[in-house]
Amino acid sequence: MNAAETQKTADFLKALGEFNRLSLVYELCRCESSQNAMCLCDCCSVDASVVSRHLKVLAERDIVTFDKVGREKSYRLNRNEVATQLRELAD
Amino acid sequence: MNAAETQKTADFLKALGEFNRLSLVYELCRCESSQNAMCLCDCCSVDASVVSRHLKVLAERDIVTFDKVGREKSYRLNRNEVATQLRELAD
DNA sequence: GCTATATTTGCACGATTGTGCAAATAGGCA
DNA sequence: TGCCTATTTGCACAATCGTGCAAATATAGC
Repeated sequence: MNAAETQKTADFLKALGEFNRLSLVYELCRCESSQNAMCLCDCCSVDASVVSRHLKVLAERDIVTFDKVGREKSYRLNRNEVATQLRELAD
Repeated sequence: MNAAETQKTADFLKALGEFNRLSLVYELCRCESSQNAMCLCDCCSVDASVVSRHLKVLAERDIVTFDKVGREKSYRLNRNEVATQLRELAD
């Protein structure tokens, strides 16, 4: 395992390793359909701007993806990617 | 998933989500036998006190365990615990 | 006892992070 | 066009974090 890969894995785990971000992931996991940011706002009681930033971090690590529908963004959990990464770690 | 569990999981992931700590975990994963802290010091080029603190964090999350042998501590990866936790997450 | 080595702890520092608020941007709709 | 709402961004701040160094602690071996 080289340094770059280790760093990438650490970044992935760090993205999941924060309370509000993990709450967002669980919330997206629970919902079958994708959710926009305002809706996700309710699950963790923080400002909309905070949710926006957390979702950005999760999207950068491919943990969530989104479609733009009009002025909203509709987020969904990248189940396969996340499950695969976690299972690989559990070698 | 309640808040306390979510926090606990986040703490577990955060413990793994730092470059030097993850490097220590990989190093312990590679070695069959357990290793003392000075030996583990070599794998990430930081001060011994830093390694000591990182190992403490990993031990608090049950990611590693150790036996005291004389004045040394012999660390080993808690493979089952870590693998189980990661697989559960990958629900 | 004394010395050498392994580990922890206290302190300080800079860097990063999570957060709220207000302003800016973007795009739907009348 | 103008208004309304979703999202992002800039700014500031407090809190946390990773780090190195030096001192303290613990323990093996003489």
